[in-house]
Amino acid sequence: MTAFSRTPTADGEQASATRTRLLDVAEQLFAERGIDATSLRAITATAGANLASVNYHFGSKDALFREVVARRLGPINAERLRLLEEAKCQAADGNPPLESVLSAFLAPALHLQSQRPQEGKNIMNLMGRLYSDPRADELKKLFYGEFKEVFQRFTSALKHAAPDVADDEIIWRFFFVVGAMAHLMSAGDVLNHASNGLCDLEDVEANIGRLVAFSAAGFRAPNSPTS
Amino acid sequence: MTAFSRTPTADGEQASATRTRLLDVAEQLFAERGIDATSLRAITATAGANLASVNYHFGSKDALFREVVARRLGPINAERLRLLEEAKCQAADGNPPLESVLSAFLAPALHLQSQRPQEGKNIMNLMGRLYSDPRADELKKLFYGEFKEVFQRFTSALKHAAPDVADDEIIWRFFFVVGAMAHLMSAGDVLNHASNGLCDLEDVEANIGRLVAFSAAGFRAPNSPTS
DNA sequence: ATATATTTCAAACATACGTTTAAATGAAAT
DNA sequence: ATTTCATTTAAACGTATGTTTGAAATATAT
Repeated sequence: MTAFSRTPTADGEQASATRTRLLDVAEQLFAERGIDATSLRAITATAGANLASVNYHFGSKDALFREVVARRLGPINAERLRLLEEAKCQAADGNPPLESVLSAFLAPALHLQSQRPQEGKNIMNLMGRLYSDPRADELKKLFYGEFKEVFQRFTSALKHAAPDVADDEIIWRFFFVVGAMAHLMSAGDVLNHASNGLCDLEDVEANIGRLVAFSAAGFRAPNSPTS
Repeated sequence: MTAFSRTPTADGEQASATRTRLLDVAEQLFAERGIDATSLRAITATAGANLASVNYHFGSKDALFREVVARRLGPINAERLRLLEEAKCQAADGNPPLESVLSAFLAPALHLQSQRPQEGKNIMNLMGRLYSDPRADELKKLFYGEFKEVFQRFTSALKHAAPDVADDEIIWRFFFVVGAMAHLMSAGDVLNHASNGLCDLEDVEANIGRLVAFSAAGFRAPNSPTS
């Protein structure tokens, strides 16, 4: 055990300095250029580490990528569940309104942007892209494994918040909200261009408010006749 | 001119048999595995063509990809504009309701799925991913060049259909709709898994109806206080 | 101080890729 | 039949990639 050269991590593992540096750099480059377009040589050079360091610390490029994702995904989903519980406590009957439920889901992901000026956007972009990435099954497992509990808990809360909406329609609409969120995360910058600067992305809280208002109204739509 | 061995195309160019075969196969493999993960060798082998055929007919892999995209994008956007005009004619004052405008935008893209059983889904998946693909600028130009007129015309129609919504809010909400659509296109299959089969993706018209109803209700939300 | 892990390093490896080339093949026109 | 042009083919080229290796360096523990 090298107890002093390594710093503890959430899951009890240890992380050396170069290890976390590799994670940081890889995250940034994956986000900017895409995963395939980012070589290990680019990562290690930027991180000031040796080419072999990635394989030493992570085993493979793919494993590095999975760890990059997992490092962000866990905390976001944990925060989502925490905020949902918080909203339940504040609600009189334990059933928070649609806006609170949706905000608990959306805010933790969209707050990625505000953590750091430019890097945050890139990270958010990367996470948003995961939803439609045709990558190996192992990533999908990781992604949806982490997501499963969140999905079930929020689906349940949404049902209580919108009791008139049919069960399958709840899931459909939740899916639409996730899509709008992922799009905002991964392609939000084009909104700035397309609107000639009219739409400002800097005010994260305002963005969340807009998406919450839009989504809540969508959830309150009457059931479509076919369902 | 080899007038008989080539069949005419919309833009006046000619297309040999292997050329279109390469386009079809490339589209399918790009969609299934991702663009970088699809080699020219895989494409040409599946198409029963020689490895050099892609560079002969298209010049490069990148040019092939651009042509794969352009071949689908043009007709979809043309159909969007056509349906919008049709809706305007049917409206009494030339201002069709939100539902008609949104349906004109969403239906042509989502109908990709119904053209062919499995391939349609893959193509839709590929198109949905374009929005957040960090690929070369040339692709972005192509994509948003084709999209520009559609964006402006639909933004205008949405303003008339939702006169109480602020100008920037119109664009924001249009953006959310695009996100929900792209997500449905690129990740719709996970909806089937997540809902344990409760949500059925086969009925395309029903899917369009659901997304239109959700989006229209979202558009009718009151302006958020910050805007 | 010595021994023992852990980490770093330069170099090489094997491979898969997009692209190019020049000859062979085929069809259309003269 | 001969020429002309478009297409196909097999082979090779150059390069960038992820990974492995074994030695050097560094830190930790006895």
